[in-house]
Amino acid sequence: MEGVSAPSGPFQALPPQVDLPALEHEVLEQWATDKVFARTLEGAADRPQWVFYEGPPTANGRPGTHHIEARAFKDVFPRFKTMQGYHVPRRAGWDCHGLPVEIAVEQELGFAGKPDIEAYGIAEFNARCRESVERHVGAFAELTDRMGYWVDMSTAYRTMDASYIESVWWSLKQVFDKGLLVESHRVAPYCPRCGTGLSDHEVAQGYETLVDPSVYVRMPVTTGEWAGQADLLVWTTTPWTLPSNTAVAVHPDVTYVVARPAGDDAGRPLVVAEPLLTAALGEGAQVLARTTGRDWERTHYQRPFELVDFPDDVETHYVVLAEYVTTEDGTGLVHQSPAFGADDFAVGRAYGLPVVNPIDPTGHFTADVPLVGGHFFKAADPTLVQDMVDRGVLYREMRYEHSYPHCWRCHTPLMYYAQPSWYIRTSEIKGQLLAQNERTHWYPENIKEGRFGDWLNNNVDWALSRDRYWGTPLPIWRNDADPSRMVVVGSLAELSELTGRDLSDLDPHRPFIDDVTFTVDGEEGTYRRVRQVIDAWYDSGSMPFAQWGAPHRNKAEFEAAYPAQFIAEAIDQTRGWFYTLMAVGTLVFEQSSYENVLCLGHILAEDGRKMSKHLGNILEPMPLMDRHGADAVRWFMLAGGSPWSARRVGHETLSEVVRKVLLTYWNTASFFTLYAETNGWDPAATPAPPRAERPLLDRWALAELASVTDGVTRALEDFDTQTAGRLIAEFVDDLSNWYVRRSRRRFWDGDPAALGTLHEVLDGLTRLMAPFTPFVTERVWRTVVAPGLPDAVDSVHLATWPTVDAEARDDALVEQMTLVRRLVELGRSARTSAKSRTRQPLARALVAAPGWSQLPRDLVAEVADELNVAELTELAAVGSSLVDVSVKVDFRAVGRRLGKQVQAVAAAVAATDAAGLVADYRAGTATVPVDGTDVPLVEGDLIVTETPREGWTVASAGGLTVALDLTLTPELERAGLVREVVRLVQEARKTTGLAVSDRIELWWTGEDAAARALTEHGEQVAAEVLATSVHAQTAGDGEGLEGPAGSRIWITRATA
RNA sequence: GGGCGUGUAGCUCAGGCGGUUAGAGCGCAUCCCUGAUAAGGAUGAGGCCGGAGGUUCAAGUCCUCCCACGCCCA
Repeated sequence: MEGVSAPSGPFQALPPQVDLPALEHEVLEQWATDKVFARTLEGAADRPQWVFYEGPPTANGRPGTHHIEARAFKDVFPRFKTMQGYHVPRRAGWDCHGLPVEIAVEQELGFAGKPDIEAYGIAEFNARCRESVERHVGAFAELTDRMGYWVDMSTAYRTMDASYIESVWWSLKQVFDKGLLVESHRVAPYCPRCGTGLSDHEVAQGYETLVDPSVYVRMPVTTGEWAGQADLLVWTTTPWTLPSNTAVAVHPDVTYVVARPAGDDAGRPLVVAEPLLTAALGEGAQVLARTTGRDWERTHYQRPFELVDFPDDVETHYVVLAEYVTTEDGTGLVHQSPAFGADDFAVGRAYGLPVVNPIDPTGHFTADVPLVGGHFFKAADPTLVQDMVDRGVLYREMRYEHSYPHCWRCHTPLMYYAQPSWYIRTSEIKGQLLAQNERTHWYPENIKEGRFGDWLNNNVDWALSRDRYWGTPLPIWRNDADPSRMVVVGSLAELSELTGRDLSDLDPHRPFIDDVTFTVDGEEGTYRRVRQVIDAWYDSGSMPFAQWGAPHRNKAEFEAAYPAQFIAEAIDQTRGWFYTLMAVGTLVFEQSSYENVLCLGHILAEDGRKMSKHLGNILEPMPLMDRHGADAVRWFMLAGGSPWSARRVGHETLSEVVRKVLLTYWNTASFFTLYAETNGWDPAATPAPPRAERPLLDRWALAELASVTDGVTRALEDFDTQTAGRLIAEFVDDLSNWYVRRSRRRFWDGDPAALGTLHEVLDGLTRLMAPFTPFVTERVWRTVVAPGLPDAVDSVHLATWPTVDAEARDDALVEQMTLVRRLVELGRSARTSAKSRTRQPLARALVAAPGWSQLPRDLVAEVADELNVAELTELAAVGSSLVDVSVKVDFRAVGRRLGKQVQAVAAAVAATDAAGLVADYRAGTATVPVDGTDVPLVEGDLIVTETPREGWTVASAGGLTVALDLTLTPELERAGLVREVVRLVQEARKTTGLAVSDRIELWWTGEDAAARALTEHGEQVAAEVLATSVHAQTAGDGEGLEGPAGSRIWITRATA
């Protein structure tokens, strides 16, 4: 463009080519320099607050592409709400504690378990954990910044900070004071060799196939109707748990039978579930009685082994009811040993059964147990089985192959083992949780009653404590002389008071906190902290207050920002953060912490599987953004498919986003600036005329913008980025491929109506897109939108959300344009089927379409011009004798009105003469005979398709018809020739690198039709191609271009 | 084993309240248009809408069962 002198306006041309990732880095620098994010917050400080909580990512391991998903949603709505005029503070947070961090550090240090950690030193170990967290936080911060997620990381909360821990302590004290924090036993997977419990995650890694004995044991009934006359038949694959058998569970609603196996007339009959009768006792068993499980409750039996002492003061060894009992395998009677099974434990607790455990923490039976004392637990199986055989209590023994959890480190089979543990009795507040859930808006809705509702309905107490190191220490101090005396500490200040020394600067982590002890006047003994730390999920569930250090600090700020209007995470958080956030809020404040929650599906690799190192299908997030741009990745996450479905991400999909959405948008903006600059357009000096005076096409673009603005706003209010994105993408396409294409000439001419309209539309569109694609819209705002606005803010993210321009909205016009575009499609289709090039002008076309007669002349002209046809005539005007009519019913309309009669009406319509019926139909008097009565047809009941009889090329669809007259006159042929020459010259201009405004000289040679055409239309050609002079029948320099009909063309740039 | 979700063209995905020729984009083939475009348009090949029953005048859509995959829980 250099060297072209043009009138100067405020716009500078944007290049049509753009490197989006490079642009994004420039924009990032600009944001940093101009402190744009901070200004969006400062400027809104006095506005109504819209509260968003950032769920802290666990800072162990590097961030993956799936982290972009949740972070895109966490960004788009705050941006939207900010533009709408809310104050949306956004504070980042990091989840720092927990077993994953410990395991990562253990692996770094090559540790094999807790003894290694203890030997290394807890202080040193925790220091390594802290260091690991800080390292990983850096990687997350980098990702956050690069993707344009605006969240304040300078004030990020960290769950390992002392102020955070103090808030968590405070909340636990509230829970304790309500009597909901209690110590109890917990049955958990446990490795007897390593002496440590395993997390679920660890257990999942260690399943191995194992062959266990499968034994059916007789337990004689000792009370009730069948006392001494029947045996319970109990199945188990863990004989080693039988010495501690405490009860037998049956399902309350299953039918149980007392039956005698075929051919066994002497032995006592057996009790089994009816559905398992054949499986357990074989064919032909004789059924003596039949009753439901409920009726067996509290029937006592004789236990299989007398090796272990049970307390005398509680009843044991009777039948209990349990819903979890199935009739899939075994006998439908399940042996209960509360020390070794989570279900057993829960059932036992409901019945007040004791937890009897003859096995020590190393996995061996204690020495005082007869028969198997000192045996490793599984090694005791054969001895126990043989003993039962000898005593005749074993009904049957088989081998059973199944997958069983093993320690992933040492491959020892795990025990489910009761360990003392601290619980929050969330089951006590189940009703409150359900009520809070009822008030919560879930997106998608089905989570509320489905996955999450089920989880709440089956709520079990929260096992809060962990026998680990790197976590928030459980703030319970217990008197070593009287363990029933406990003090729960709510802050370091309280602890200082209790100990009488200033502990305000103490690191509240282990091991330092473990050394803090105190005494209470008048009491014996010393208060020492219990050794456990707490579940890291409780940390994150406390973030609404703990991020402020509340209530010790910032109490007012916390209260003003509780609860949140909005949170968003992936679906795996249903039982994670979504639950803990609601549970902690309800426990402490009797109110859930959030009102709206968006629950996202997972991001999968291109092959539809989870991304994993093992499969080698990982897409690293940073390289992905540097290849396609963060805007493209964000757009995909927000608008590429349903947010709550699992979605596949890949390079193809992303480059499609770039081409279809981002570059189309960019090019429209670039096109605008090209002609705004070339023509020196200045809206202040030459504003667009009032809307009513602008061409229909301009008014259409503005009407579409109004309608899209309305739709996008509504969709985002409903947290529906997919619909919003679809509306935007369609509008971008319409704008580029219809409005701009149809308006090109007016832009070349610098028409202020066209330039003004496009500027207005780009303004609105850029604001609508800003929350989705903050980078490219920022650049367009600064270089395309702002220069044309008086007093424009310097960032689109400081701009206001567009309101719907009610005056511009024109749904009738939108509808008419839709008709125009459909007719154009049909015309093109007809052209193609006749192999008639659009470049060849035709004399006329016929059109049949509902609403055609009301179409404004300007829009008719659009169709004619687009199809390159001189004249368009309504088909009806040709005369019905030349037209075929076909007709069918609109099932939707008729079906809704007449129900099942619709089929008969359709048949009757088909049987009636179409031409006559259509004439009556248009006069409003049409009826068809159905079952002897005449059924009237009203407007909208029929789809009428009219086609000319012959001599035309026709395309029709959906009641619309376009027919082309292909007759070519010499005049039309010459007009076609001229179009051909113009196109050739334009092509040549482009390929030789001429600027759009460069003038040229043109030479041509040709004979006959070509000569005549170029002579006749010389001026038109010159005007089209910006030729200052045309040298007819004169060869230029060189080869020139081969034109149509034997002509030849030469061009050179005109010297000014 | 249970709960929830998903299954539509080779690929990625749309398909308010059920309405009779199931759509779009990518990719492929042929052609067209083009002085913003990495674009646009037309035609074609490519679909038992996971399978089987059922409800209905009418089912991709509603119901039941089954299959596959995913997530969560056992």
